[in-house]
Amino acid sequence: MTELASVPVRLGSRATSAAAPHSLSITSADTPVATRPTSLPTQCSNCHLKDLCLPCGMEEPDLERLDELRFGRRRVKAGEALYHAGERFQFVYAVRAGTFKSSLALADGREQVSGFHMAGELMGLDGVANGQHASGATALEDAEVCAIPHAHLNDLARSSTKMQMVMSRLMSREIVREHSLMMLLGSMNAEERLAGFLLNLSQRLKARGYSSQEFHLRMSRAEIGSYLGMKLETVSRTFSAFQQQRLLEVDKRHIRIVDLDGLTRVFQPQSH
Amino acid sequence: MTELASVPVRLGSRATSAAAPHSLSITSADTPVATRPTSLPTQCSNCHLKDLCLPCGMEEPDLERLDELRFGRRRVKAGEALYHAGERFQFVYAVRAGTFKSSLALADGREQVSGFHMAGELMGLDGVANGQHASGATALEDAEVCAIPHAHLNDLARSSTKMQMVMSRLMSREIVREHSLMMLLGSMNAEERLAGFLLNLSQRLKARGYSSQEFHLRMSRAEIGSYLGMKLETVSRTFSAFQQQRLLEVDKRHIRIVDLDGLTRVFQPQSH
DNA sequence: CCCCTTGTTTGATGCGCGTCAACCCCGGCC
DNA sequence: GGCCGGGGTTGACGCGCATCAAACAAGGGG
Repeated sequence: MTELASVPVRLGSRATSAAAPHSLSITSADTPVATRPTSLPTQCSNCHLKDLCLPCGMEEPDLERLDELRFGRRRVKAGEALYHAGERFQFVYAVRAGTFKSSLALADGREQVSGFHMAGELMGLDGVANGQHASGATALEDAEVCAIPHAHLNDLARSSTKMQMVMSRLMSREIVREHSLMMLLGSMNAEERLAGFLLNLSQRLKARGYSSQEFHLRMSRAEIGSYLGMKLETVSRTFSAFQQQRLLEVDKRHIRIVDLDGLTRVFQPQSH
Repeated sequence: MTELASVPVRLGSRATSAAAPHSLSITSADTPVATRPTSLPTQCSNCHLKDLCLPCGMEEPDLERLDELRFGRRRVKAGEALYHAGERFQFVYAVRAGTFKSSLALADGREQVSGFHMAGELMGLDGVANGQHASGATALEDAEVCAIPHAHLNDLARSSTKMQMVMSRLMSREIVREHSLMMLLGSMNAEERLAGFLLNLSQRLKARGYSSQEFHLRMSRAEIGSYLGMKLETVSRTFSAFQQQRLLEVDKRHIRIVDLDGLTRVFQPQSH
């Protein structure tokens, strides 16, 4: 019912104008928002993100089962928190539009960014462990998410083998993702880290139909630094260094990758 | 059927040939051993590790279901690999005895240790994502594991709500664990890192009934360093510094925590 | 037994990155 | 318009840790 949604309008075009807020819009422009978790029977099988998001890898019979999931959407303005660390865990969130950072706070007040999330990516899976969110999520620009009740997800997984596989695969993927970040933090220098970060971003943007060579960073130097385990000044200096080495063109948050191979070589220095 | 099992017989001997394909068998207790994973119907409900391991948190009705799992054990000698990064993922391993490290290799040959695992802890969950192990596991001392076929685990999860919860919780716990390591790597100095490492070790040993104040390190300085993102010389120096500060007594790999509060304070420096 | 290897400690030195600070740009607001 | 605050860049300087090197202990094999 209400086949609103669907229309994966224009999204593509925006790839260029990296600055444009890919915030609002998206589907149902007409909902009389104001409510928090807007209750639209959103359907995964029609979603334009279905190849990136939860349904990724599912085929028709199972895919339809996914539509049994009833969940709402929620808009989050730039700078607002979607959830906080320590909050009760109830929902897994799928990013529909916009970008998020997830972060945890150290005892002494410092903040550590543990990830950036874009369209089609899931957030909150670290809450399963203890029933409360281990990290918080904050929108870096106006954003929208699907708020999927974790209990429903479990029900569904129980009834569908494929669904169960998908879920555990998603969690495992998160583990692998963190592995590579650990490697980066544990054994790479500033240039390697930033190169790795940019290459990763570039790939993810490409997978979403945006340009992989030219894009707009949604996060500040300080946030990048926190994520990569370095200070914002070092991030800035490393950007400048890359520019001097003709690997990038940088203008504030606008990035153009000039020499992809070169950047890859910085990230993975050949041995011997 | 065929309760032969139990007898944790000798097959230890064979563990040596790490290269051996741990492919075949599992289950069917009657296999004319000589095959790798020895087929003993090990039962979770009787295991002395049941409060730490897979069954953790499960009550009687569900706990019995767990015994439907048929899996073999496998011995691994010190220094041998249980599995390698890139190998096909088939089993989840539970440590019965001994200690393991898991690690991944960088392109240029460097190694990054991503975790240490002791009795009751699971290894290999990062393989679910892509069907192959993302990291390898190596025994730091003679060890024994249960090799649990991942497919069986999935079957069981489908039939038992509780089991499903336990599995996803275990994976989530792994995510959370890596979170805290990321924090450590991303925003702490050498003393904070080593203090955090020791406190973590101390807690886990305590949970297993060992002394939390005095223990023997199973890993080398180099492995600790790799795990914590610092060089072995720095690890050694930091140990010496802690000794001078009367926080520890160190003799090679033998550690005695003299001032637990002090060590905790190093780990979590007060703000302001 | 000696030799060789592996792990550990400790010192000397230097570099990478953190720290502190100045300055610019830009957007928002009175 | 001027003011202000946040984000970014750049320079000067110093500390923390890596690097290189030497020496020692322990264990294993001939």
